[in-house]
Amino acid sequence: MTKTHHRRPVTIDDVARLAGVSRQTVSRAINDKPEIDPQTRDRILRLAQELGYRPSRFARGMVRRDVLTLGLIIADVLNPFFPEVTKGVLDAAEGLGWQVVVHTTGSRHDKERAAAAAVTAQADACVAFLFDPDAIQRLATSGIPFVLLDKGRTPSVPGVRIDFEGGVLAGMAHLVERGHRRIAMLDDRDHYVTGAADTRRDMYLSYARTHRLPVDESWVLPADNSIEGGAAALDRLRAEHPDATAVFAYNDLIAIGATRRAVALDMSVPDELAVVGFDGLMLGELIDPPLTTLHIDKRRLGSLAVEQIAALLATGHPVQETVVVPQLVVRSST
Amino acid sequence: MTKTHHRRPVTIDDVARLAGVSRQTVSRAINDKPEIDPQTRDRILRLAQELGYRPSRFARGMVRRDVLTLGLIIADVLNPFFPEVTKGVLDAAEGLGWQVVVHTTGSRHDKERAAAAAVTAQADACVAFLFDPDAIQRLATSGIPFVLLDKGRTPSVPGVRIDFEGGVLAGMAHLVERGHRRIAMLDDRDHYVTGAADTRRDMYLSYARTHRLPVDESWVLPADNSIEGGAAALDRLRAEHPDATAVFAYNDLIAIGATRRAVALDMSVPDELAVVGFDGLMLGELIDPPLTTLHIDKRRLGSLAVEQIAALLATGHPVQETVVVPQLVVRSST
DNA sequence: TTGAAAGCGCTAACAG
DNA sequence: CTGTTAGCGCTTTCAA
Repeated sequence: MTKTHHRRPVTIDDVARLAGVSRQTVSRAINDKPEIDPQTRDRILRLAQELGYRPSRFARGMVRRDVLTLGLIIADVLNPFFPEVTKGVLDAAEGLGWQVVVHTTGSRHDKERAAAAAVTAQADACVAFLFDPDAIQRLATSGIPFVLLDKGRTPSVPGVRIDFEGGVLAGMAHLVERGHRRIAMLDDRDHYVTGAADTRRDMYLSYARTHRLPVDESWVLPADNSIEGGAAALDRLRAEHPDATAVFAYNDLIAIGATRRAVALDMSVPDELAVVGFDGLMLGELIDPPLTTLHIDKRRLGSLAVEQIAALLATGHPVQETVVVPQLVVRSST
Repeated sequence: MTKTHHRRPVTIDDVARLAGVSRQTVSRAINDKPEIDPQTRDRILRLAQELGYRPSRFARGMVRRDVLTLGLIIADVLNPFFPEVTKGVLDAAEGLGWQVVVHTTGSRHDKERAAAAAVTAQADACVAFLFDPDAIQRLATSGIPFVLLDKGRTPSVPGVRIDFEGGVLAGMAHLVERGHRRIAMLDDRDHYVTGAADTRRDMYLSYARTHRLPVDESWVLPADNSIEGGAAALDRLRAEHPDATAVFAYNDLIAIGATRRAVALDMSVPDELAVVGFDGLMLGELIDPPLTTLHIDKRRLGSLAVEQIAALLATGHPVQETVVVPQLVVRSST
């Protein structure tokens, strides 16, 4: 029985030598080229199999630049927002024959930088959700096509823009229409802390000012980006602004946490507290009461990003900016 | 302004030439080696940056086998089961400095084969959920470390085993304890159709036989692996076995669909119909009524798989089989 | 501290 | 149909 040495992998030359042919012939067999005798091909293939030969992707990559590797950087696979975007990215990438390497950051700046560095070194293009300016900068200047899906901010980097302005406007208008004035906002802590120019918080504040709502910045409460975070934020809201009648949440996860907490505290939703989310997660339809939200087509977001990469790759210039518009979906939480 | 030709990427030789040094010196600068004059290093680094030089990962890979690429094959990112496993895999992989390429198959055999082929060609190791025997075979004989997470079946491939036998037993016993005898099973259609030796269905049947439950194979209904699938299956169950008092579902998604449909039909859950799921998704806690389920530690599943790969890589031999045991979590659906 | 030579494993292009 | 030659872009010797 032919045992291979454990460490040194089998190369094309090994196969060639043992088959008594040139390495070129082995190459032809492996790559199923027509110009080869079917018999020798079979023989070589069998031998290669037997030896456990696998062509080195590096050596191949050097001579043929065919498979494209796309880096995808997201915050957290457990936040259902990201799997949906990922679905869009993976499907689009698969259609193009690209492979996708996924990195998660937990929204932590150090991990964002690490992911950016890894992608820069190992991928040919990148689609990312990123906060850290250094990480963004690094990718933007790395020379590889790069599309930011930063859910709102629009630096001088190509990306798919989500129309948060329109979304917040629609959500707030909906609440006001329902008679609410004392509307609080539960913001994502990460955005809150970095003081990033987050459109959702800004738009909330600006809407409140324009419409002379009786609220100020103290009505914006930071929440961990999770169901538990939303619940905790609701507790704080009850302590700090017990007279709030409605909540506009950074996203569905936070909204759901707040809703559940409110219900658990025997508050009636929407009568005593109305809640609006943002994202349109499937989750929102399943809970009780079902969540009113601004629905984003997340799969489309992902596939559009890949399309932009493809355009970037083909033309060298970003295509015209694409916008995804959130749709207000009214359910029973308002 | 120095413009690079659009197509031909900048190489280390380009940088060397323009810097007036040997390519070796550039290499030293890029890789931050000590044996280089700090001044020249800075100069080279600046120039490299300016030229947009990025070391080719292929050329690097040829001479240093450092970054390890792990292929992860899952069925569907949108099924919340998989993001959790993925989380475990990504975290463990990150800890080891590995990068992860993700493939999804939608449980379709052709896509499973394609994913297996892609991984074989492009990755150094693989963790996968796979049904198709060819795909499994291909990966198993590919020569790369391979761990199957097939959620139950145990071919002669290393993997983390989920103790489905124990899980089904616990779930069925729980229902019987609650007084149920006419218990139906909502099986995953993919398993059902392929007639794969799926432990859940088999164990259900065997349990029913042993305990002389008044059910037979017609009480196993196929369902699409989704909430809608569970709902549709419940409709069929109502038509075919209206006297069923309990449902044991293939997984939480199907269980949740069945539960919601039952509630929508004004059946009381658990009084008129008790439901047990399998997986322990977060989702199950959020719906009304909260779902009784067999909870699997999915993140652990993922991290254990990576550990097995690491062991395989280090020793060449699979470690002793690892088992993840589902825990019965009783909530209000039973 | 720097450079020259050699080679990683593979395929494209050209001979035969 | 098969073999030879060249070279992909990089790092690792080894010399200077």
